[in-house]
Amino acid sequence: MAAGERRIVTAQFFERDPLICARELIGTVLVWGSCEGIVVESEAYLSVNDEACHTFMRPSTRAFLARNQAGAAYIYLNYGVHWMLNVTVKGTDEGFVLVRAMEPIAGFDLMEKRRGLTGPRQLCSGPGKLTQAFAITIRDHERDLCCDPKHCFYHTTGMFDVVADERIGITKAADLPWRFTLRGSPFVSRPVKQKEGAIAHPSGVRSG
DNA sequence: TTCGTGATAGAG
DNA sequence: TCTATCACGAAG
Repeated sequence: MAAGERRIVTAQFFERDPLICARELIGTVLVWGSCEGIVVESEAYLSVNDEACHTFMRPSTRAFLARNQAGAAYIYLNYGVHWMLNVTVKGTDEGFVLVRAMEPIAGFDLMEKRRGLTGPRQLCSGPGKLTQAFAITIRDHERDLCCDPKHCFYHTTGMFDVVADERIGITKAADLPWRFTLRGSPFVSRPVKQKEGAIAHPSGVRSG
């Protein structure tokens, strides 16, 4: 990729397993109108054998997955307050990638205004925070995130050291290491849980 | 630590 | 209808 060139993350990217997509989404840039941020935290949810995934309990989510393509936005309201941004994944395994935190890189004034605070650290350091900063709502539900250059992910150059960790804020299947963060990033929603004696593998749970 | 908030689903 | 359950965030 030439310097300065921007390459959209295509639907093909999301036609792989959710774990792979979640890990490789770290380091991409989400562009949303005039706002941009580097994805530093994500989580994978599988449509089968994952009790924490909405498909486990919600027929409406199973219907959503059936009628939408890979790369479609799955957005819902949590706790009556916060919008959550997920990307539909359809590989051998199907599911979603939850975008949990970003390092903001453009549109600071707008984001600070929407969030009602100043300073970059807390603008997008959580799934509810980033949707507020980017003004992502239910209007964007089912949006194709792989075609509009103003509402998509972009690849970036460089290597990203990714840590696999347990998912946050769930009660079911909470032990699975399906949360991915950019190692050492101060923009994540919560610090990586360090298990005593554990050796974090830099490339996550799979080598692919 | 506690509490607001509303969509969704399942029970009665 | 009613109730439980949340992939959260801010205040205290």
